[in-house]
Amino acid sequence: MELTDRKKQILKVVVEDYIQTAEPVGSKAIAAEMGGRISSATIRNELADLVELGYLEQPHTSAGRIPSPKGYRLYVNELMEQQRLTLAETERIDQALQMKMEELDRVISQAGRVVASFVNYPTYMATSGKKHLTARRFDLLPVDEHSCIVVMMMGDDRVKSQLLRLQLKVDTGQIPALVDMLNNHFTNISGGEMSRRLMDVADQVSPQLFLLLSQTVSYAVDVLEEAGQREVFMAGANQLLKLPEFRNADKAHELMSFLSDSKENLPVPDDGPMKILIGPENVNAALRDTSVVVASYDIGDDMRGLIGVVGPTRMDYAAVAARLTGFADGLTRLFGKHEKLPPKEDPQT
Amino acid sequence: MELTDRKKQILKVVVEDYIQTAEPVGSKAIAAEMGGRISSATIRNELADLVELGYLEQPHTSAGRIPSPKGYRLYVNELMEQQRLTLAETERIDQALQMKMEELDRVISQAGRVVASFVNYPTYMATSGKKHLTARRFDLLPVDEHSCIVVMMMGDDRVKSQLLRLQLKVDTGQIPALVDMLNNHFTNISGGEMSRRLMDVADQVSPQLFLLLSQTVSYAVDVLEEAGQREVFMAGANQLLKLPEFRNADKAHELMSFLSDSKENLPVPDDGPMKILIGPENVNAALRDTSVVVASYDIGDDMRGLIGVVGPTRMDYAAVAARLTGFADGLTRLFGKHEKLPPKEDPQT
DNA sequence: CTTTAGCACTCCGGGAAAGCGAGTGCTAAC
DNA sequence: GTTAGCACTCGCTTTCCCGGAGTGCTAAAG
Repeated sequence: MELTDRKKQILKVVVEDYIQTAEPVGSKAIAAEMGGRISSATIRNELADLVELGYLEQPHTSAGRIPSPKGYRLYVNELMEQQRLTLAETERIDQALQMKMEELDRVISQAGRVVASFVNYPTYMATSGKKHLTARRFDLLPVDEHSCIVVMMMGDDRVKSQLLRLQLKVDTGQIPALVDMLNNHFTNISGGEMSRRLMDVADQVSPQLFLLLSQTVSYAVDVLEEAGQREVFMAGANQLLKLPEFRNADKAHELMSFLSDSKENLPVPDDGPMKILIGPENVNAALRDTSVVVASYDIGDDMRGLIGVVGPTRMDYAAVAARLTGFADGLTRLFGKHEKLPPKEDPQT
Repeated sequence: MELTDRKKQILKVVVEDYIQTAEPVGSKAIAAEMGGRISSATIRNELADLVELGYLEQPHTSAGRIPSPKGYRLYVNELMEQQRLTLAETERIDQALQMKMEELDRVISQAGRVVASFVNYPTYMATSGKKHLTARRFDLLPVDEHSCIVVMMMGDDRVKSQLLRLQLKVDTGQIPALVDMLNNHFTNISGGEMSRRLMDVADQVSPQLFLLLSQTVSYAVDVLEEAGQREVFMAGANQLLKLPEFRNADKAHELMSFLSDSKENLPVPDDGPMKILIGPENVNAALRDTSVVVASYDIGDDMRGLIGVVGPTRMDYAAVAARLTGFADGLTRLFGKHEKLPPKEDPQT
């Protein structure tokens, strides 16, 4: 059965009022909010229906109403007005994203902190995709007879490098051959495969070179493994303590511990750019009475990034959704730019 | 005036009892703790003296005593027994530090998380030293006509690299000359100086090369700036909520916000390997009724790392100090090893 | 001079009781 | 279908009371 327009209108008022005040909303307040055109008694009749239908709840007999998860769901799906960011806010977001940073991780964690400060809820960030990262190109740059720089370009165009200390002197003249071998036999394969091939070529080169080769390969394996790992960043968890629903230290502690520990079981938007999970819609027990708004954005190169905001079920969905979309778009743009152009053009300080 | 041995003994019992229970300790409990050899009445007389002298405080007339900051100070300086870690714990620490990680930042933040889980207090980690980082060597590796890898070795032997997308095609043959110029004119100078020199050489090279040069230099400037920045990591802030003194959400929020925001004003051990700051000894207002135990360790290459633990004034100084020292030593060893040897030797998976 | 037992007193913390007030559901009239 | 009126419910805050832990003081004993 469809709700009448007026019922929806009332539901909307209840949700929005409750989002702001965190207190049960009474019939009188609703009547006032709606312009005083209908009396509180009428509202009460409607409220009773809405409770009956499961969209609202009553903490106790003589209290106002609060939205149920079902009520929030209807609100989010139909009633919520898409909030537009003010120009000033859009600018602040763009400005916040004007980071000149090299490392993907840094950019992401920094962005997470900014988002958290914008929405005033705990925010997590992660990346997804990128199952099989491989090396695409190797170089070795001799430094002196005891050390050598290894440079590796990965499948996603990122370049990693490190100084290797050599246990044995290596004849510089042989380096190019070694680089050839690396590029011919150790590119575009998985880390495990690399280790295996290393064994195969063991007897084809001199011991000194083999040592250098194996150092290089194990560096590559480590880097690929580390780069493939998905890392999760958390920011703004302390925001929770400002909320009335988390003034109870135990509740706050429980959720915060979950948030700072869990690397895996945070919600991801399985499809579409944004997903809203309300209370019990969360599979994860620790999130059962919180809501999560999570958006994804394009990092380029088959990878997607993830921004999620965790809050009480009465969180300001419209505001959070708008800001999250703003950031997601901004980040997509940021990474798109990186993709096409060099990171910076301006040579002056 | 020196305290009698018995007074010190009593003070010690009060501190250690209070550290455990967070409740004012009464004369009777002290008498029992001390073996029942002296009566509670005697203890009461002594307690009155200790209050008089400022080592203890009385929350209200008819309550037990709690240590004052001065009392904790005496305890830490003279009374506290140096706690030895059990073999099992030492092993757990060593095991936790068996990380094969490339990035210094990662190692540090990971270590911070481990420390936090060991001591059950919020823990911060940072690095100090390293004021003027410079580039020591450049390389450019052509990839194709639109891109090129820049490799830079810094003063501390770290190597950074990135793929540059070129706006203009560059003649590969001219790259070596460019690398020479970089190595001759842009090494061992500050980032600001680099930008200035870039202007000087503007008319000595072709526009294409200059563009590449300026991209390289601005990459270098960014990296040096980012690398020189001291970054602070926080872990385990949620541990606070378990403590009775932070069950009040406002207090907890205040401290947690301070901890997660402040990058600069966290205590550092100005000399020696470890420093303990008790309550009001903290210059920073936000830390006035907390204590901080901070240790430093050697990263090598003029840099020092920092582990700090923040807790209530009644924190378990002996336990924290022992574990912190254990970790600091472990980290010094870890970095010492990295310094001398290649990061890994074992080529098998 | 120090230690100890005894005792009246203080004050915190918890629990019960009371009053307040916001809000409801119901009835009857419009 | 809507509204005014009204009795009623129930959580929250305040007040009050009481138990108990712990003190300070006094006076006696070592």
